[in-house]
Amino acid sequence: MQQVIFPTPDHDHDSCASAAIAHAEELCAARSQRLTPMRRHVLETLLASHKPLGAYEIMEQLADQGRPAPITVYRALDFLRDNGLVHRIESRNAFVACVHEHAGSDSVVFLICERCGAVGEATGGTVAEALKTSCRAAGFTPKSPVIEIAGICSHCRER
Amino acid sequence: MQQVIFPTPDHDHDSCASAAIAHAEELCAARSQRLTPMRRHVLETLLASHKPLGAYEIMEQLADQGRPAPITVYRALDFLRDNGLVHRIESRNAFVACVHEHAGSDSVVFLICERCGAVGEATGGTVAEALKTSCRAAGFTPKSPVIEIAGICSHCRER
DNA sequence: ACGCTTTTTGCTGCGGCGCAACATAAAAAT
DNA sequence: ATTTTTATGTTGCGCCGCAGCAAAAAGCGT
Repeated sequence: MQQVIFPTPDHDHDSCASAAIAHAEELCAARSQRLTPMRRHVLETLLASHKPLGAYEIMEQLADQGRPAPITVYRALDFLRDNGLVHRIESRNAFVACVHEHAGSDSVVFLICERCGAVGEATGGTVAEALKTSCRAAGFTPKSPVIEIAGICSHCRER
Repeated sequence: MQQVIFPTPDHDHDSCASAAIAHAEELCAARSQRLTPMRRHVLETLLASHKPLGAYEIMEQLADQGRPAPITVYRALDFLRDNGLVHRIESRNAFVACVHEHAGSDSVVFLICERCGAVGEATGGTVAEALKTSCRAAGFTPKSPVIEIAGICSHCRER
């Protein structure tokens, strides 16, 4: 079962963002974790764009409510990542809000458009299987896979 | 066809390194590219360990022959990467010497041992296929895949 | 309501990473 | 030998990421 979510430029962004916030609230409540204003602001900033943002970019977006220090942003990001609400894009030193219901430690493939910068996620499917097979062949026990594909998304390709 | 190369602690490291240097010389000669002393030193430093090294670590290793500036190391790394002799490990901000004959732009899976730090490479195989399938499902045209799996290598596992 | 503990945020500071811009030296080409 | 190209050195700077400590806020028991 394969599922690919790539945010098109014309999708209903407001509802997409508010749904993600709602999900974050539910999840934190269920875990008795606190989605503080700071953490919510950071998450909202990331949700406002489907592009990966650096921690310092997030800082600037939050400048109106009293610019937080870098460490503050990093701590909020740590919290959000621990709870699977945000992913780190290693190849960009940047972060994106997670746009799919996150089932624990299943491996996610990130599709990063070089043109528009949007990041999609592909979950499940044969990639994870193939990786496991590959690792087994080497006697390697995989823990945390990083799979990030730079390329051109369908919408940018048509232009 | 799957091929996995993971450097075991007991492999013949000297011959492995000298073979890689020989390959680099051939390749540069064939392309009329210049494997200068600086570039060779950087490559040798990376070959001396199968672990990913940061640019600044490489600098320190080269301190005896007059410590080069960071930019010098980065330029050598750029050259070596352009010629497929060195890979960048995005999740570590570090670099490793390539240990397999590199056939152009085929996607490589890096296996990074969290215990000993060694990096192996898995080429070809079903992973690339699965990735292509996944991308096609999203209408996404892949360019440069980054696949890095952190885990435990077979040798460390046995201990 | 009060003090106590835990959690979160603010503040200061620092080290690693990566490269731009310009100057110099070395190698190739004519 | 002079010009052109390529590689290296020098200076400097911006981004990334966090440690260590102080202050504030939220939860908790009495």
